[in-house]
Formats: sequence, C-alpha cells, structure tokens
Amino acid sequence: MPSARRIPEATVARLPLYYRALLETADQHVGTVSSERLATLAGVNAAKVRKDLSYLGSYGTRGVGYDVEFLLHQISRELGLTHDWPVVIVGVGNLGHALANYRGFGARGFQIVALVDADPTKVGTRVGDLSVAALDDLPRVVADCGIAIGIIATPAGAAQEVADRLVDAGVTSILNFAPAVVSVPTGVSLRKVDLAIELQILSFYQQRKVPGVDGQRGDVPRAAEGVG
Amino acid sequence: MPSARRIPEATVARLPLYYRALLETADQHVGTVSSERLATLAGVNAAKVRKDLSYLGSYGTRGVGYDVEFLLHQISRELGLTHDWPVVIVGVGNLGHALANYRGFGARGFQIVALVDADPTKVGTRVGDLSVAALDDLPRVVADCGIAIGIIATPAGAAQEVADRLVDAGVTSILNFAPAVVSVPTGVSLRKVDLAIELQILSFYQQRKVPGVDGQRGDVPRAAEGVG
DNA sequence: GGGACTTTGAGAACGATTGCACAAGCGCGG
DNA sequence: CCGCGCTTGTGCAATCGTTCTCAAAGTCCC
Repeated sequence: MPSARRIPEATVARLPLYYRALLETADQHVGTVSSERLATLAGVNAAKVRKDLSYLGSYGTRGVGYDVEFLLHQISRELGLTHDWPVVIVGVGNLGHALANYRGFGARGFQIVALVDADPTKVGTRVGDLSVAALDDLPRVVADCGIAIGIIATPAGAAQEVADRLVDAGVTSILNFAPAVVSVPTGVSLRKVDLAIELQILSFYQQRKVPGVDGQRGDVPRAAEGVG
Repeated sequence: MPSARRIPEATVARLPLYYRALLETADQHVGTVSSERLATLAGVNAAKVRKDLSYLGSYGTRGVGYDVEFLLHQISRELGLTHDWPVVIVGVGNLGHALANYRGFGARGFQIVALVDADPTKVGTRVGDLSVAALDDLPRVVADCGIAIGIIATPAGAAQEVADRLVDAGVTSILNFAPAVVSVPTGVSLRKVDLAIELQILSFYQQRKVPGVDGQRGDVPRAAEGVG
C-alpha cells in the first residue's frame, strides 16, 4: 500500500521523471544510484531528488545511494504503476487518432482499451486494433473494461459535455487535451494539456529575446533568460 | 513594445488562458469584463486575475472592469501574438503527423511551415500541404523561413541530438514532446510535454482513491482529493 | 577496529506564489 | 455636485516550493 503521508504536488509531478531515469539505469544493470546521478538523469538538482524521495520514506543508504530495483518498486507502487490501467479516449480526430496509436502509453502501463466518438460516421471504424464506439455506449464501455481514466481529445466545444459523461460513466481521472476549461466534481482528478498554450508561453519568452523585431532569425543575442 | 517589467513565470503560464477567455468574450460582442467573470471563464479565482493583469499595467477601470478589445490587444502584444510564428516540427511519426495536421496551432497564430525527419524513406513524402525535408536541411529550412520555434516529436533516443541541431540551426525556443530530458544552452527556451507523465500523475491520485484495490471500477468513494 | 570518505535525510533559510482584505477610483443617479 | 455601489489594484500574511547546509550513518581501506 502507498504511504499515507501527504506528498506535495510538485513532488508527485517529478516522480515519473525519477521513474523514467531509474528504468534507464536499471537497463544498464547498475545496482545503485546516488541522488546526484539521479538528478542529472532526471534534469533536476540533487537536493530536490533527496527531498522528494524522503517523502516516500528513507529508502536510501548513506554513503551508498539508492538501490535501483528497490526504489523503482517503491515509486511504481506509489504511482500506481504495478498494474496496467485501462484508458478510454473520447474523440477520434487528428489528436485522438495519434494518441490511440502512440506507443508511449502502452510502454508505461496505460492500455488504450476503447475509443469513443460522437460522430455516427466514425462509429464502427477501426483504429489500430480497436473499433470506435458511440458516445452513448460510454457507460457500458467504462463498466465492462473497468476504466478509471479517460482522455478528452475532442474540439473545445464538446469538452465539458464529454467530461460530464465520463464522470457519469464512472471515470474518476480525466486528461483533457481540448483547449477549454472544464470543471469536474470533487473527487474527480483533472489534468489538462493545451498544445497551443505551450507554444504561446514559448512565444512570450521568444518575444522578449528580440525586442521590437518580428521574430525573424539572424544573429540572435543570447539573453540569459530561460523558461522553467 | 512589451513592458520591461518582470512577469512571474506562473503569471505567464496563465496569460494564454485569459487570452482564450477574452477571445470567447469578444465573440459575444461584450464590451467589458470584470475580473470575476474572467476568472470563471479561465478557471482561476478573481484575485489571481487581477494580480496577474496588474503585472501588465493598470489596464482596468475601477467600478467597470476591463475593456475586452483593449485587454486582448495588450495580452497578445505581451505574448507576442500580434504576428504569426513559423514553426518547424522534427519527427513525422504518429505524433508529428497529428501535430502537423492540428488546427489549433494555426488558429492561434502558429504556422507549421516545415516538417523534418531523419528517416530517408519519409523525406519527400507529403503531409497535408507540406513535404518532409531531411534533417540535414534543417539549417537551410530554419534560415529560409525565419523560424525561431521548433517542436521535437521524435522518439526519446533522438531528442537530444535533434535539440542540438535545432539550436545550431538557430532555433531559440523548443517544445519537446519526446519522453527524454534534453538540455539546451542558456538563451534557448525549452518546454516539455510528456503525455505518459500526465497519465502517471493521474494514476498517482487515482491510486489513492481506492486504497489497496487495483483500480477497478465500482462504487468509488468520493474523496476530497483533487489534482492541480 | 579505526579513520577517511561518501552520501543521505532533514532542519532552516530563502524565494515564489497565492489569497485576503481594503483603500482608492470610477460611474451613475438623484 | 455629492453620495453610493461597484470593481480594480496592491500591501500583507500565509502557504508552498526550492536551495543550502550539516550532522548522522554508512562503506572502504588499511
């Protein structure tokens, strides 16, 4: 069982980074890692690694470091990655299609087990080895497959309704790719990924690098400005 | 020109939300918005909106609110959205393909003007109305199109090399979708979107909702836990 | 067995972000 | 022209997150 301790949100967001770094380390048959090395692999600093890991428990050995296999096990347990999660994607447009075929999910324990779309012309078509179900079938699909996690890959206008339907169907974790604010009841987790917003944030800092000029290339002065 | 004032990173990350909310508001021919209303539309609270906007300047009118058009103009200027940004995507796999066809970018001022891939069998193929260029052509492509922003949509193993090449070619802002840590020189902005990590974070909180049980559905107790 | 060296774990200082509370400013109606 | 109601802008306190620092605890070598 995961430790009952409260783990800060910022730490939770970094655990997957450590997990990934540890997987790479384990592949190289390395027995232990120091916080220093783990930090390099995860792209953070060592103090943060130690503090983050200390929230999970005292799993390191002073003078030695962390046992790779053991720490992997602890983190995967904490993240709930000891078993596969079935996932449903709603919206089989450009993005939904790509997400359905994205191998990165399966490789990390997330199985896309169902695709759903509101468009009747898409229902029944095959994507990979799945066939698209109707939006109205969502409750049955979710129940049958034991789905707790749903992905919204619809246009912005449909996002809130889809979220509501996902929640009604019993989904309690939602990843929203639609560029819209959606709200969910307490007890349902929601994360959002907005691709255009990421570019807009880059645009902000880019804008400030070449003051007054419309972003065309040339000898760009290397400002000391970074992006977190 | 953008105000010289330093704007906190957290605020910068929210400006695009306000921008989107204001666009919707403007569509409805509403002349002014209060911070309260803007907060609702952007999914944050009113105090935060006011504080964020105050970093840009005193653009509101007490007792009235913010002029929608004027504020839109100010924010788009600050974000550098007064002109289109040409963008190159490196890696034309599943994800690169979807990103190339994603309409959300064009709609917000980001034009995908070039696609690049290291695979010789992909070079020359057409995706939408673009043809895929070779990785070695990157410097020419970047220079010709005046590209400052690059998107990495390659497998993890290629990410660092691609980032290096983008930087060499003159790109100073990078959005990385590959599940790998990449480092860039000072002066180059880097943001990352890792799809699997988002799911893993959801998995963490999901895991804690149904203690001891392997995530299957049923009568899930509504915990008061949320995800930021 | 003991001393030098390494690395963790945690306390404390620091910095960033959030949320509260309220004065100041503006429009409107009388 | 004045007072009232509304909404912004901001000082302040609280919270959250990061970084520094160092004692404690282990290994390794002699």
